[in-house]
Amino acid sequence: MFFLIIMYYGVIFAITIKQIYKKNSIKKKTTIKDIANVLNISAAAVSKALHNDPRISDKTKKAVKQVAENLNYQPNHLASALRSGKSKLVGVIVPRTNSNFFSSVIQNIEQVLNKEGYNIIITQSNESFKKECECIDTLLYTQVDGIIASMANQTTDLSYYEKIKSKGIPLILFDRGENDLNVDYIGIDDYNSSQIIVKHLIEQGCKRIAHIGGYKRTRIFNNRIKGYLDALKKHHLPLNEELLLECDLTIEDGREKMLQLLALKNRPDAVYVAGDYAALGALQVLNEQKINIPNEIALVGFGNEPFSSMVTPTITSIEQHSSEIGKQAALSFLDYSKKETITQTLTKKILDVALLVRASSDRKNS
Amino acid sequence: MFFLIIMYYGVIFAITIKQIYKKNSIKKKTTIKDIANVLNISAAAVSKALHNDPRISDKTKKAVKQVAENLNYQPNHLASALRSGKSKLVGVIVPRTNSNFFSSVIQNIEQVLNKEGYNIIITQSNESFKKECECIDTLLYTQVDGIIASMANQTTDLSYYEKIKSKGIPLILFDRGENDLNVDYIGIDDYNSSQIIVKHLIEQGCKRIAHIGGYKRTRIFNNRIKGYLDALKKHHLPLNEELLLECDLTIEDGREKMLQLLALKNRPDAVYVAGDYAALGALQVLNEQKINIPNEIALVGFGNEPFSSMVTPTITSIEQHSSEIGKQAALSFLDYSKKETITQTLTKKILDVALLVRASSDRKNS
DNA sequence: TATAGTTAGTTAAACGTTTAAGCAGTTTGA
DNA sequence: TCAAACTGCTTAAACGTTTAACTAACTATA
Repeated sequence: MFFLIIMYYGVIFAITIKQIYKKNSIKKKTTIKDIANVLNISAAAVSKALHNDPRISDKTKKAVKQVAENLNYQPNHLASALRSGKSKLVGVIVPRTNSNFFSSVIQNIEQVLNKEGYNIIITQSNESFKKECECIDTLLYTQVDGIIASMANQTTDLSYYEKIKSKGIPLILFDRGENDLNVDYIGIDDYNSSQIIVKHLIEQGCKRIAHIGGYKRTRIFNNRIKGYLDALKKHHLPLNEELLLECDLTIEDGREKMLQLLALKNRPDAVYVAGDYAALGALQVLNEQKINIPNEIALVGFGNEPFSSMVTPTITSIEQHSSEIGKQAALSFLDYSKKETITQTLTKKILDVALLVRASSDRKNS
Repeated sequence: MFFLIIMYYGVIFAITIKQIYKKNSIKKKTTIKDIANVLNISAAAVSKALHNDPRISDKTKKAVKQVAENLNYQPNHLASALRSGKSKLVGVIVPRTNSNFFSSVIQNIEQVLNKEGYNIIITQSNESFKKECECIDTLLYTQVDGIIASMANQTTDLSYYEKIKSKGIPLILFDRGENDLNVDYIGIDDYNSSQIIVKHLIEQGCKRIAHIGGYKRTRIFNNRIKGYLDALKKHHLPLNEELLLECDLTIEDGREKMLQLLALKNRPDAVYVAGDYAALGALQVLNEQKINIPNEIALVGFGNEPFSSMVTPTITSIEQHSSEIGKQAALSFLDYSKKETITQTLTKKILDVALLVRASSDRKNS
């Protein structure tokens, strides 16, 4: 055994301990042929026995399964998928996995699909259109039986998604979905969510409600903006252009846009931010400037990321029921995959949200 | 088109809009045979042309690639993997994806492996031994070329991991790795990390340093405990059994153990928590009880989860350089996969950490 | 000018399954 | 009693590639 320092860059310092050892003598993997040889029957009979085909006797089935067990037989997915034309794999494309929303959706997709014998391949677009195209190519290459995706912010060109459809592979979109594609979609009612938030803020006595939103080109953010504007109208509050801002909804964007709002001659008394990360940025600015939340300015976020209930003050937010979105997306796929008919139903599932009122907008308990 | 209310349970309310439309007439996927037919050459020639085999003329190569493009050819991974015995897929097993640490590791594994033509399949064990075994079976079934894993907390029986090794499939462990398995491992120096933390707290003037740790049976937590104890000894601080607690390091555990520490006749003046989630729980309790952080009790976490810099006060924590861990894990796999020799080197890479001093333990700036 | 070497392919088998079709031998039924 | 039906298999082809081995047609060499 010897020690070896292999690198030193920045703060990272690694020690590698190397040991020479014999590579395992790799046993050739057992196949159905091996099982067939042991029992002196045909490989086809083994295959059928393992699939509980009624045309095989119970006696033979038992024997096959016993031998399979003994030989540590592991079916070869590649071969069966190639032959049957079904890979039993479903591709998932998300902008990123490290948001609670997406990882929760993924977890639930997996749960539902695993029960039906499917496994999932997760790919990340990192909000980049180019990467998203690569993800789609990867998944098509892997011969997935279906794709469940939430589009990258950047994406406007849908030709890659059309490619999926044109190959006859079921495509289900969630959260960020484009209407024009005519595919199954699972999401929430963004328009209505905005209405709920604005109503809540008005009930708290707010009169000048600002909105830090996402870009209009993304449908969900556009809907939130529309809902915000219509709610103001409905409650006879004046619309004010300077109170409506668009950005990418990162923490930094939230800080920047909040500062912009604070610089106004006539400051808002409430800010509805279309994403929790940006809401956090806004909160940091408000805290730094010692502005009382919620009495001076009330704050509402969107998405109920875990940290929204961890920061001080806790941030009122919209819970999107990510687990249900995941479940429904998976169910949509299963629905689709079971049908063999020439016509297919297009399903759009819209789930209701829940407003979680927390300290950042709860004037009555502050 | 018709509207249909499909469910109503709890707060979730979904509307399904159904549309009947014609299923796409599924074009049969193009294969190399189709390309061969167009050009009147053999399928083998097409395959070679696509792989830039030197025995094929540039002219033919160009023609093949052109036709492939025109016919929208997508290679069939199942067939090539089956034939070549290499699936170009690498399995990843993590306890969960919704921690920043793991999702960052995954992202970097993916980045490195994608460049080499590999794709990854992510599976989650949810900290359950049973689920972990299922993950392994799934991955073996999918014929992955290698497995990169971080073990579930629960796991003590290593026979499933032995199964991977016995099939000759490269196995690389990170973060939570068992020494006895004799496989490549990437991790940090937990022992030293504890020493760094204790030293920092002593420099802040702390004299009664408590440790809310993970369970000793998990190697990394055991090492953190050992490091903590040895550091106390080294700085001539008395060891005190009541200041050393073990738990699962959830938020709730953190709350509970912090309350336990506060109930002591002789309270600690610093608490080092072996995980950020538990540290957050501890912080909540301290805030609720209006205990001054860091002057009355200083707090240090572990893992640098994003929220540790978002809460009030911000929590001092250990950055594990997750991106580097991911990169190194991927590189270890690539290293392994390239070698065909009968002997193999066993590599353990230990990365250094960084202590990020924040408000929760920074007495000088408070 | 025979021989070896190179070029640019072709042929056919193989990877491990699944599955349609076939076929003995037995059982059933009118 | 004999056709029909059933039982429990076997045979062989197929899924889409890759690849070892072969070949035909040139080209270079001695």
